Amino acid sequence: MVSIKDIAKQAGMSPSTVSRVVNGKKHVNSAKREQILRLIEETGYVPDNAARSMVLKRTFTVGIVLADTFNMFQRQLFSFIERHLGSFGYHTHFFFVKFEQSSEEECFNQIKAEKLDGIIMIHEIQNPYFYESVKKLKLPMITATFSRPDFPSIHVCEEDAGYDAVTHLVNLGHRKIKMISCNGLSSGNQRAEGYFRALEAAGIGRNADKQTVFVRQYTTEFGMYGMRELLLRGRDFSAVFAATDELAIGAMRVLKDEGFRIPEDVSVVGFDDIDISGYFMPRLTTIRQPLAEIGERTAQNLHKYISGGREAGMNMVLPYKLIIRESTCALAQ
Amino acid sequence: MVSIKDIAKQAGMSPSTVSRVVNGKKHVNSAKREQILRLIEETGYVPDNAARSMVLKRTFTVGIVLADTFNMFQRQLFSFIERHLGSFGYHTHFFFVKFEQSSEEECFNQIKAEKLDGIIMIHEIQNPYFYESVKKLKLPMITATFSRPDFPSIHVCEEDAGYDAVTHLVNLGHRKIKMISCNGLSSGNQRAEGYFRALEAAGIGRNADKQTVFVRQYTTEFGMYGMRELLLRGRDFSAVFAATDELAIGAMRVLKDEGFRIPEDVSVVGFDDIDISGYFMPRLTTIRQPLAEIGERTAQNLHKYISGGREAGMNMVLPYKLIIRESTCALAQ
DNA sequence: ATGAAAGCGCTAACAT
DNA sequence: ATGTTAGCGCTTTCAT
Repeated sequence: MVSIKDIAKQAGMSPSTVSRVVNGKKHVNSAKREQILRLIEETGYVPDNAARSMVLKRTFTVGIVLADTFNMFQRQLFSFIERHLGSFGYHTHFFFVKFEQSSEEECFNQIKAEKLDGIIMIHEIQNPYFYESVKKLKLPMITATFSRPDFPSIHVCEEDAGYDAVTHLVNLGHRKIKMISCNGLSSGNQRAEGYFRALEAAGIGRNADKQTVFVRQYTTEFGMYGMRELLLRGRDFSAVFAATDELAIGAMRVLKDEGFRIPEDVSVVGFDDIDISGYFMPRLTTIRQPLAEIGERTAQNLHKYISGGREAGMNMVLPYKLIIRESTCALAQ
Repeated sequence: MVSIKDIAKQAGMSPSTVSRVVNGKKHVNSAKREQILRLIEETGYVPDNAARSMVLKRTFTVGIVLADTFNMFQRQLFSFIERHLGSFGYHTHFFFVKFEQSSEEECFNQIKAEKLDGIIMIHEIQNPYFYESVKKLKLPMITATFSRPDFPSIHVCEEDAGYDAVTHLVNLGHRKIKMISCNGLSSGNQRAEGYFRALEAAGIGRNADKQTVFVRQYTTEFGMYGMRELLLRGRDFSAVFAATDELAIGAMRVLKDEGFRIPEDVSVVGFDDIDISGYFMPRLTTIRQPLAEIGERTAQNLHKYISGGREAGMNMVLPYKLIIRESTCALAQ
């Protein structure tokens, strides 16, 4: 492997000069710069990251905290984030965490052990202690698709989006609207809050115990659990708002198996607009999160934060969009 | 950050001794070993990877080559691989490659520039030159879900699986069976080969031009293209075998939109058994690849290859399974 | 069994 | 503008 010394020797200069050229510093004679550049090209020299890391005290790797379930939404989002992270030269280290106290603690310990440049959370750890500890570490951290005080975050306004989704149902004439959401995640609560606000705006009473069911994970399987629970309570509803497309898909699966037609008997609205939603049968009405942009901004923002300090990593609220497809229709008279 | 010297100083010993303990070497007095271990525990000392890398000449990072489309199947597989890679202490570097000569070359150049410990391919690069070049680099490489001579690989027997999928259709009474597959990927060709073999075994003539359509990518969108092409050629078929679940989903979408009932009018079989397939409407009959196991073996095998040499990284052919669900039924008389 | 010393490839003062 | 030097944290001969 060709090193900086080899280049220096061949050019008849010192390693420092080569280093300056490689790092695009000033104070280098342009003729010499040219020559070195040519040499680098010829030899295929690439600086050794480990050596740079050691002196720069940077590892060029960022951690990504994901839910252990790694659902479709997260996989899609991750894929966008990853592309951009790569373009800034970062490697990735994954932390899969379960919905358990012990797993969250374990995650923190690992994070502490690794020497990361920064960390991206696309899963919301519940324990507040986690966030305080990260803050003490002074480790640049950014949250995507949810927000936490004290950390930059990239997300949409969940509550407003929930409100719009449910208002769409209300405008279609629905009054008996149920919701399936998720426990312990702020997005689950905020989307539910939007749901209640829309209900109230429509003059429909709020009765959380009867109207909503909160499950433990944003997965198709838990969507099925949620729907079964709703069905067990009674069949007097004409619409369901699921906090997530995956929840919606699980719910629709149960509805279908129980003989309901969608949307004729029950309208369903999801949230996220994951890949499959536009192909599903019926195509799912949902709130679209701008995944590509969230991914790009997250990576960009973390990079700025790492290289420019806390102020550089800003908070961003991106626009969402209600996508009306086949899973919702006007309430039959 | 606490370093090996700090530990040594506190223990009143030399860094060498601490290093020996950390790396589990012999020739260390067990009392001293105990003491050092305790100190490490107390201080939370973790060896610096960059420093180790430099002297060991290993980066602890492995590359993963993926299709630029990063479809659902790949995302699922990747997620399994990643977990196991992490458990061996590897970080990850991603290479997204397009179906283009230039992108494949670019990928190779990047791989060469990075100093990786090894590389996992879950996307099949077409240019044979790529594989030769990697061989010359002596970079441990392993392929998953497809195979290449000279490299260890983990996969199922694609051709047999294709044969079984189509034979299932034949047993249901179908004779007019079309196939949608993918160009330039060995899995696409092998699955098609199984399809032809099953047709021939059933005494149905082979006529590739009429029976099959080859698209460019394993995505839902291309599944739609493929189905439209088939429909344009005529509507005299009662079953379709798609080389991939995503292709099948796209195909079903078009079929549905054109007024066909699945499976009453057209039976559909997919391949892979991705997450969504068991929830889709109708639930998709498909060939299940043992994704979790493929992921685990791939990571394990690469690790063995890296640390034990070429012989340690073996070839593995894993069993697949035909999963019969709702998208196929007997041909109406 | 243990320690001293060299060196991995790079960058950043510092000196010129 | 350029070179010299030290040092980042670790492992590994080589002595002892």
